[in-house]
Amino acid sequence: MPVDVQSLAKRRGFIWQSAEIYGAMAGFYDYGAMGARLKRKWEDAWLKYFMGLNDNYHLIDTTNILPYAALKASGHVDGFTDPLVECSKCGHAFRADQLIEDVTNEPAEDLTLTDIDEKVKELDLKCQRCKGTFLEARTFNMMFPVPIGTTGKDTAFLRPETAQGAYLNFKRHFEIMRRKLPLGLTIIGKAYRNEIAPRQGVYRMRELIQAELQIFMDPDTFSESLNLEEMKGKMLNVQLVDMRGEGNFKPISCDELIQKYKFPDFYVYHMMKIQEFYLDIIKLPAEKFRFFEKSEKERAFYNRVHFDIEADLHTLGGFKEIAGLHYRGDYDLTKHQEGSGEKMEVSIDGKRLIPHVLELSFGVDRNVWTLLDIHLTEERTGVLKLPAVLAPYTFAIFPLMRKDNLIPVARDIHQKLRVDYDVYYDQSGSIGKRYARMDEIGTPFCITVDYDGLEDGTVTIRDTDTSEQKRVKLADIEDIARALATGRKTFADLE
RNA sequence: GCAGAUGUGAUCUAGUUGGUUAGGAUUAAAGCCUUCCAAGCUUUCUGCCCGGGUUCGAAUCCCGGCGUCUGCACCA
Repeated sequence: MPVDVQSLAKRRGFIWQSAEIYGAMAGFYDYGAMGARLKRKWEDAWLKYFMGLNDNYHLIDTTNILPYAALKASGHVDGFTDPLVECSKCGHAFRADQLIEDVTNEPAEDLTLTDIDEKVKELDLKCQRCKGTFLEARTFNMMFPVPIGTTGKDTAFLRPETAQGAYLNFKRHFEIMRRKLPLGLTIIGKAYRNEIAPRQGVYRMRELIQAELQIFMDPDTFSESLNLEEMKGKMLNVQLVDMRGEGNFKPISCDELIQKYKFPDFYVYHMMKIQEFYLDIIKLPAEKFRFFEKSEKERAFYNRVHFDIEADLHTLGGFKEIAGLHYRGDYDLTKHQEGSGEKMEVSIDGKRLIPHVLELSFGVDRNVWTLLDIHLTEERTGVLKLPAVLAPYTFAIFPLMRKDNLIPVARDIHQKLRVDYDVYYDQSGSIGKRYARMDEIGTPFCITVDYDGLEDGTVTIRDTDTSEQKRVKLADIEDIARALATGRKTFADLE
């Protein structure tokens, strides 16, 4: 029986559509009891790893609503839009640039609204449905507008990316953190995009969670703060633009990417760190992970170097973007300097500069989905083989049977471990059924109190990945739990 | 957003030339049994996406909405 990720995600409490009792809205999702735990664990692992790269990287939290002026300056008010023309008769709206391109066969992407109105007249364009005439062109912005106050005159938007919060706060944090570069600002939070056609589950959402690290740095000296030696001999799974169509990726050494392909060494260093995160912490199989270079056309114009980080997901039919590494130059701070009139220039050792930004941007929902997609196997009745640090529950405690002499011992272990760890207690149904439940939600270790153990003071620990069991001393259980939960020991290390 | 397909308990599904109390499997809960991998037995809970229409009668036909899937378009 094949294991369906989607229905397991619902049935076992991971993730499903928001407001489903009212028929749901496309592009909005809720996390349930297991999903919220899994998401939190992913975020914790992500924070621990990437904040650990430098002492001067800090977690901040900024508003979901941003003023018009900030998003005007960032380019989102103008750039995050599509021009539309609406039929005066049937009210149907069309993409104006496409209507024009269809007739002229010339790119119409950069036309202003006035240009479009002229072109529509000139080419005598009519509604494709009812042949009605078009009203004046207007823009459809992908940002959700938010009216503020009683008059709603102060317009604002839900943020389309968390990154802006870091840029807006850069200057103050530079001061607070004693004027040092690199300075990293991390935000984990919601972003909102009014997608025209959200589809493919959590892959394209209207309300999404981002985990982003914005590193403000001097490109001339940034590398000095990094241990570039770590890149020695390291290979990265890379698909360069000119390698398209030649398989999924090619392992290329960090050295070659820097020397031959001329990517900045600090950029390649962070590629290496990201790969390490996915392979070592998230435990993605190497063949399901790659960096996918975006061509000049595909990437935003302000990105000087842009690779997507992709995972091979069978539920979505192949390699899909789950994160991005963007070298944005000084575009963002320069824009906010122009927009706000606040100086973004800083002075370090007599050198004045507007810091450049290296952005590490992760889609949290996509990453949580990736965990389910990659780690859910069809073994037995479906086993979610999560690393211990990511599992919603780390331990489950069972009495072998619902019997008076077994229950108090199991309860006692539960009480002890739940203080420090996420522990699931279960005594209903057969032992096999209880193991199967834990298999499905990815609890890596099940501790069972049995009759033999009552006599010699032991319990069994079962490894979910293999369903193998080992017998350990009850007196050692807290030490063993600590080692397993932190990942300092694996099941194989147990005697 | 366009076109086509589609929507039945928590999950998966049977049932639609309109006709009795919409059937099954799994899950879940309670109990019995059980000395380790969804065993068995008994009992129990939950359903025709929403709103109109046609009809003596609608899960079934029609219209609209919402959701989902596929293709196209979109993805700063």
